[in-house]
This record gives sequence, C-alpha cells and structure tokens, in this order.
Amino acid sequence: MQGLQPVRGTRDILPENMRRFRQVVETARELCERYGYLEMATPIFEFTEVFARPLGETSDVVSKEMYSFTDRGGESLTLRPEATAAVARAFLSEGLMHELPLKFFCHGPMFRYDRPQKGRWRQFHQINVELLGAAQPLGDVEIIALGGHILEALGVRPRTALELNSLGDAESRRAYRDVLIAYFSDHRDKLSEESQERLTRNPLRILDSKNEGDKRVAAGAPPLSEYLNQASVDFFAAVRAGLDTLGIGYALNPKLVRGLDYYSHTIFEFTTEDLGAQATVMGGGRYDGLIELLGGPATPGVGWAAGIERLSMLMASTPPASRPFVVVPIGAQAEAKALAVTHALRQAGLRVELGFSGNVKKRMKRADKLGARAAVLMGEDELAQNAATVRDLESGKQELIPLDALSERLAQFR
RNA sequence: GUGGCUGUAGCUCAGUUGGUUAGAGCACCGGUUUGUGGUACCGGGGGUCGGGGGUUCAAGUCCCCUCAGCCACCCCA
Repeated sequence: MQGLQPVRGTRDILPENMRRFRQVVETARELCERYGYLEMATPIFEFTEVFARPLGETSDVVSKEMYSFTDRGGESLTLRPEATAAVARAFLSEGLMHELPLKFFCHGPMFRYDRPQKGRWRQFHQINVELLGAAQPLGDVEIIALGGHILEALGVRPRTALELNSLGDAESRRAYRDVLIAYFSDHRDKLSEESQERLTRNPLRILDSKNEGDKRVAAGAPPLSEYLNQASVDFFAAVRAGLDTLGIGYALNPKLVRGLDYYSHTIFEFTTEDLGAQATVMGGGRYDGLIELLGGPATPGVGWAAGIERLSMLMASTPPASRPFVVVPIGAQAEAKALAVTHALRQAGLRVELGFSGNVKKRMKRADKLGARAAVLMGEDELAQNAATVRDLESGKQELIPLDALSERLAQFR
C-alpha cells in the first residue's frame, strides 16, 4: 500500500473525462443495436481456466499479464484480461447453442499486468462485439463494417487505417507452422533469444517481432498467403469482396498475426499513428475454434474489441455538460418554497440545483460556476405574487413568471 | 522484467555559482455598504521542496538509495 495514490496503471475517471467515455459507449451501444448486436455483460472475473485455455499458455497475456488470485474457497480466479473468452463461456453456461446466430455487444473494465505507458493501463476499458454461429464471410464483413461505422460516428475514423490479414483455417495454419519452423530453424542463430523460444511454442509470432535481427530473418520467410488451402483463399477473397462492396478501404498486412492463439481466418486492426507506440485502436478477427477449446460444440465466431481510453483520446472534443437551472431563495422565509419549487421542476424533467447555503451573491456566483442557463430568484416580492424571477444568465434579462408556468418557461431555454 | 527522462502549493511552472522567514500565474476562500453572477481591484488560506540517508558552518539546489509519474522495449486495447 503506497498511501493515497491509485494503484499503478489505474486511474480515477472524473466527470469531464467520463463524458468522453459515455460518448464512446453510448455511440457503440446505439449502432450495435442498429446492427442487431444486443448488450449483455459477463462478470469481471472468471475461473482462470476460462482465459488460460483459449488464449494459449504461451501468449503474453496468459504467461505474464493476468491478475490471478486464489479465493477463500481455494479456486484460482482471474480478473478478465479480455471479453471474448468470457462471452464464449457465457454462451456455454447459458446453453445458448440452439439460438444461433447470436450477436452481442458488451463493454467494461479489463485487467492486464503490464507496464503503463501512453494509451496503456492495467485497468482499461473496452467495447466488444461478438457474432457467434455465423461461419460465412458475411459475418466478418458485418463485424468490420460495424466497427468502422462506430469509429466514423465518433469522428475518429479519419485518424485510423484498417489492416487486414488471413491466418487461414486450422489445416492451413498447421501446414504453414511446419514450414515456418523449418525456415526459422535454419536461421536460429540470427534470431533474438525471445524468438528462439517462440520457435517451438508459437513460430507465427516471430513474424511480427520488432527486433531488427528478427525482422531481417522474417522478411525472407515464406509468406503465409502461399500456404492457405483453397477453402481459406476463397473465404478471404469473399471477405475482401464484401468490404469492397461497402467501399471500406483496407491494407493487406501479411505480418499481422495478433497475440492470441484462438484466431483463424480473418484478423484485422484499425490502427492509428496518433497514440505513440500503441497503434491498435480496435482489433479482432475470426475465432472458429474457441468454443470447442472451452469444451463446447464446434461454433464459429467473429468479433473485435476496442479500447475506450484510446478512442476517447482520439476524439476531437469533450461532449458538453448539461446546463442546470439554479433556484435562489432570497431570505429565510423563501427557502421552504424554493425547496418545493426545485422538487417540482425536477419532477418536470429539468436539471435543477438548489444551493445548500449562502446569500444571494454567493448563490449567483455558484450558479455561474455551474454553467447555469438561468437563475430562478424567489424573494418576498415574488412570493407575494406566487411567482419567481427568471434571470437569463447569458443575456442578463429578467422576467417575472407565475409558478404554475415556470417549468414550461424554463423548458424553452437551450 | 529492462532502459531513458522527470518529481517545488489543487494545476502549470520559476527558484541565480548551495547562503537569511521558498515565489508567480491559474484555481480556491473572503471583501469592494448588506435582493443578483460573469469583468476589475484589494486581501487570505495552502508547500515535511516525492521519501530516506550522506557531504557541508549551511541543500529545493551536490552524492547515494528508494518510491512514483511519463515515455519506450515486449505485447496489446
């Protein structure tokens, strides 16, 4: 415990920043619904196995980034590092295999024990979409289109580029894996220590190493695209044709691999150059083998995740806060009436503040600081006429309004 | 886990070759005759100079350790 500071990699989200978060989540929620992706949620922790198995024991996430702990019952639990495996688990737990295809949207905090830097935290937040039970390329297309649509609605699409690749189906990957191991084994001495380890465990990931020596060796590696079987080639062609139909531009990136083991066929990332070393804003792909890995029936899936922090950093502006009306009682005898009026206005649907203390001057200052649109002044004069003085805080104009017409008058502001 | 940079009021920073009670702007609080905001003027509160140790007559200012933040590697959102 290091006193009064948040744990490394975590942070408080104050209202101004929260408005950006909400903008992201609400935009995503609305567009997801339009595409038929309904909101759901999973717990933020699961049995460790839920993540360890599908992500791959050798993946960085599982081998060094999970927040795992033993609970009082002796179970190994893990704060979710990502959503897809949890959604897949929910799909099985809830017995949803007979309701395919299913489309889900969810959002919430994720946890990864990583060194924080620009655009990276230990607790971060994601929006996710998952499409289960659609084996067709059309599913990949819809998922990518939805992602691009959300980025557009948030105004960040122009700052991103879509990168695309195909890992092929399981058969293609197996064949390519053997080829790759043979190739890299011949150049073993030129590989970084880390990549030499990857050679036996996950040779595909040597391809996207940033190590200069690795890069040189990887450049000469046989390309994955040449080892895709016909079915995989056709599938990928259909995905690209769908994107073309929608006018969604992309760049093929044969080195795009992604860190999790469960991907197959299409993988993609919307990347940016505006977040330092963190290029990925939204990433995902097809994961046809995942449900089976968890012990369920073979069920195809496609989806993506996007970082809410990263998206909100790319947004040009912060959505404005709502502007309240402030009720200002003048004199002690007006306070009870002010309380009643405030309550009535709130019930009428308006955002209204009633200060807790202070003379008129202080209350007016406070109203200004709150960004109030208008002040509702109530003193002896007003009470005598069963009315209130409404002061427009932008123009400074005041008018006397009968109390029974007050909410209607205030509703005209904006 | 590794490396680079940084660490003075709530925020952004200034603090001379180490030398008296550590400053500014913004923010905050109060006031400028008491039923009225935003501007202006006046005043005020607030700092173990990240923490610990050392050198020195004397350290925010030099040295060591430590903690934290930022950025980068790895990998991703």
